[in-house]
Amino acid sequence: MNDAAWIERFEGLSRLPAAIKETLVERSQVVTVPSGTKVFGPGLSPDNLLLLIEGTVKVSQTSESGREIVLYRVEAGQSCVLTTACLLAHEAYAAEGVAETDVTAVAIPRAVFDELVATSPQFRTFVFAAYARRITDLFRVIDEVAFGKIDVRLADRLVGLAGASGELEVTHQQLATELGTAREVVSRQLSEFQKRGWIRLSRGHVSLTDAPALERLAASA
Amino acid sequence: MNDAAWIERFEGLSRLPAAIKETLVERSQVVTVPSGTKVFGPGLSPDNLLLLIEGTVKVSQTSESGREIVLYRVEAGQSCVLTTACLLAHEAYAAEGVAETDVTAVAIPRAVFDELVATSPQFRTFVFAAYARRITDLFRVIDEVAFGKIDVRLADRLVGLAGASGELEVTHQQLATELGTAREVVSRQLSEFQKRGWIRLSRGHVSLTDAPALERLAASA
DNA sequence: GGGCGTGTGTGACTACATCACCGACAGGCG
DNA sequence: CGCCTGTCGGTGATGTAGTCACACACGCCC
Repeated sequence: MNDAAWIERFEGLSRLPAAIKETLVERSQVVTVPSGTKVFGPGLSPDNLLLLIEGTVKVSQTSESGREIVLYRVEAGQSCVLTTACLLAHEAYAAEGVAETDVTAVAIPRAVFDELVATSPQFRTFVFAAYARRITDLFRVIDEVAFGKIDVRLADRLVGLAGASGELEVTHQQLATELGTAREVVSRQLSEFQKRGWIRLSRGHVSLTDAPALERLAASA
Repeated sequence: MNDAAWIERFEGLSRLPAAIKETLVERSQVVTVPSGTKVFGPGLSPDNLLLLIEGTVKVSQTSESGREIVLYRVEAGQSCVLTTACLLAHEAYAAEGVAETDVTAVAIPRAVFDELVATSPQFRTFVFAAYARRITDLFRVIDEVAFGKIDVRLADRLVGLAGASGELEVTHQQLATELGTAREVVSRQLSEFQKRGWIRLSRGHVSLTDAPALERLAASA
């Protein structure tokens, strides 16, 4: 079988010189973890850089008070780079990453990561580009939390989380966590959306019946 | 004169091998910019990594709606690393950096930065440690904005911004920007602090008269 | 002294968060 | 089957923060 196939799925890695690709393929491992696994977090510092081949990892932060907010998601074709700073700087993150689906990923050991950063300009570009992306994600979160209205933010999440099917299995509490707000707020807002005929609610389930309307609201930042 | 003296002020750089230090000193420039200068921002992407020798740079973000929030400060002995991701990835940040005081800094050109990342493990550690630090700063901001009470946050800022003198020259609007909130909220909260005898207010000026009380409030996160 | 720009104070209102509940539903089990 | 239990969702009351629309105060410059 072709172990090297995964590398082509990463924009930014596919253009690496063949020799580097070989190093990468030889010295890294493909791992799979089931949905719900804690990939990293306080007290679980990763020894590897993960490149996701399949599935998504949800990265969230829990405050002292126990409330939680989703920071960003790592999707297939992306990497958990922010952990590398911790990885190399030996600092602990407050954030934690949980596999949201079954996940297949490539694990690049710390030493290999370090070596590749040293030897390959393209790999460096890949790493820093990934950083730039995550950091702008964080900036967006700050902006939304500080200045965004929740009806807009909620509509945005609903559209973002629902597949093309327009169906999603989430509790109100989970949606509240997405936005870093309280369940009651989400419940009331969902009722409002339902009253407008944009969604249909049932226990642990939301159906988008008028996605365009939600998108319009989401866009009216 | 000893151009290399600055390098010893950066924990993490002082331990670089002599040869690397020389490269750094030879190929970078010491620059000074006056207070108020926009160091980087939308439409002003930096070509250099800045290491601050003297002064502070305030990094803030302005939302579409025109509201602003301070993300973090770069102090003497620290570097503007987050811009390097942009620097190498050629991505534009939404954030902007403004010199808060007259600033003296070392400007390391992109090419030199890249080269040092490639050749020096210590420099890599320095860079990634700086990243880790900034990112945890951002996590803290998100946590505070999402879950923090403003009285606590305001008390924290007052203590943080005031020197040992306990005097600071700021308008209520500037404090509001620090926290990403509205001026009125700050004005009312300051009045409250004054009523409790913790501070004294005058136009464009705040005196901390009971810093310990503010610290206690700030700590009751 | 009369304008003028900036900074601050205030009241009324809306939005969101918090608190304290209660009822509704599903799954397991006697 | 009916009961128990844990999770999920609905609701009202209350508190805190953000918004809007002003009015006033101070300092500065003619």
